[in-house]
Amino acid sequence: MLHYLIERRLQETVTAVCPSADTSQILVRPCVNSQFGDYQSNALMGLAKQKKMNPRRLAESVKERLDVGDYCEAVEIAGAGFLNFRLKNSAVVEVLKGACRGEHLFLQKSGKPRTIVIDFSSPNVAKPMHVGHIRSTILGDCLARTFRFMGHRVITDNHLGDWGTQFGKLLVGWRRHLDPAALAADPIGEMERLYRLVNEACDSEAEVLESARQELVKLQKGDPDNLAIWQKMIALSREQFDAIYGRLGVQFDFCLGESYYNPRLKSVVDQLVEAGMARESEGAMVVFFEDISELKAHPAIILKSDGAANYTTTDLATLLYRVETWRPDEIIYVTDARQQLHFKQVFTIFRRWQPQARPRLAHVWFGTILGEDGKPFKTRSGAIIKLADLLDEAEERAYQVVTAKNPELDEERRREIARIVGIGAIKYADLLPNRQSDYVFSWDKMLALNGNTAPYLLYAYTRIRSIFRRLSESSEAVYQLAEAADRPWSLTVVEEVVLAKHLLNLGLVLEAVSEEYRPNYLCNYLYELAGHFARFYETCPVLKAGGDERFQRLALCDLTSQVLQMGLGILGIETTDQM
RNA sequence: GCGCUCGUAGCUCAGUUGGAUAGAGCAGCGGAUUUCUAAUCCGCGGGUCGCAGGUUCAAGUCCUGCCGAGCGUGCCA
Repeated sequence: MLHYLIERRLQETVTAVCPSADTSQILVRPCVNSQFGDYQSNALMGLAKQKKMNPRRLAESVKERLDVGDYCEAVEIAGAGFLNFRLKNSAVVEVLKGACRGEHLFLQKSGKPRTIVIDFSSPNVAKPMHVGHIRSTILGDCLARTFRFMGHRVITDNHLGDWGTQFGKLLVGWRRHLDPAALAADPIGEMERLYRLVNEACDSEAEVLESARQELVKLQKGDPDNLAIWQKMIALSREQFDAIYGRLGVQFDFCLGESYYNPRLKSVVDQLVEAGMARESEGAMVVFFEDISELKAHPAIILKSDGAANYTTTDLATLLYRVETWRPDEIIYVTDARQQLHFKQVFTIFRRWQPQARPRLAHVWFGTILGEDGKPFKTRSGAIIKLADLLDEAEERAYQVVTAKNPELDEERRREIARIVGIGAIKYADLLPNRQSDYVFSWDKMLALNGNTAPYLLYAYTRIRSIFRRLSESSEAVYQLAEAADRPWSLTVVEEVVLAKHLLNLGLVLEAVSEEYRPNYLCNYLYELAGHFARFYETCPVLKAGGDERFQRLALCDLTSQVLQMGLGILGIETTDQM
């Protein structure tokens, strides 16, 4: 929190010294090495270069006029022109006391709330959700929580795959081979079976293929029977999707599938043709990008030679709808890396088609989940892993661990802990790596109790809760967080200071997460926080301390647990008081 | 062929405007416990950041070339 104030003062001072400087580049960051101080600014070296000034001399003149004495010890110039800031303990204590009084939790909400649409998850009707959907779902949900927490208006929209040629085959299967009992027991399993059955038959029997084509045409023309079956398939699929979203704690404001945009597709094609952006080529309507080297070799088809639109057209119609309906400042698509070319095409077409449209368009892409063999994650027999099975296994494995560690808890309690730990471990393992890299899925690593894992963070939280449980059981249960603000603080032990200062950086980290769409920054911040807490916990007795020191340490524990719980909450991970 | 992304410790991965001595965890070795939950903490060893050039006061980070991997590349999404 103090970093904002230092940064603002520094920017003001730089403006005074060098009025033409771009202060948005004048940033203050945590020191890479604590021996230099708490925060540093490297920006003066860049500015000096830009303005052809001597960097040391610029740093000197800025330092002379810079007044941060209420927050910092003397500012130091180091090396080629680094500015180093070391916080005053009194300033750190004041911020902590503000948090004790409930004035803030180490961050400021955005002064300029934006409307942000996030498109994520997007499973296909009549197919099970599988590992391929978890990154989009977990990452998208986490970004939605982050932006909401920062004070923005967020609209989440699940763009279901509820339309397409597969429904011809599904309709044939439904009409000829449906097993109602199987459908009742496991709707998606049965629909998947029907699809496979017909799909295979299509390869060998021309009649089946022809029937599928006819059923699809009937559906597209609005045949009531086929429409009813199609709607039934969607409803059944959504029930199963919702069960999984329920387990993951993921919610959507809207669930407007591809079919929702069917009535709008023709208009999109017509407009692009009228605007001269699309033309006929090899029987299809195509947009070319002659002037963009990256896309020159990759024209986009917006109308197939059979007269049907494809996903580029649907995405354009969807984009226009969102812009017109919600007037967002930003639209974020969370999909895997393989769709990069597609979104470059869609965004490029949209910019040309709707040059006045203002939203920032972001494709937030992520890498593949690999098995231990380095190939895309599958079962041993090579089958796709269903998300429901994956969650079951996570909970079961976590249950085994909890039972081994804490057999005296009753079973219901152990199941509840296992649910939180298991689901949390899956989510954390997914959010921890840089989203752009592929990562290797490992049960042992994500459920490990040491290292950068959900169980480690959750354990840190339970240790704090345990202190407060002891406190409430004791006769000295006189602690109130707000009261800690009225007592003198000393912060004499280095572990206390390090923990306290780390708490202050939460806002900085959340800003980085939202600017770059990278929750792994928050994961690492929380891991470091848990580590600082563990060292504090080892060296600083809390309940055994007395007087003001006891109050101060209880408050540090309290605030740390709040930040842990809130941070994990932003990652979509629940906490538990016991493990 | 072209395009995108990547190549960091034995393994799995971090690495915020280019910034100070490149960091974690695991694995290995050695310590700490009559515990506020040791599901923890501390210490040690381990690196030519794929290779070669270039830009810069400063490059894991930016540019060029090469080697290697994954993905994409006109009628799936």
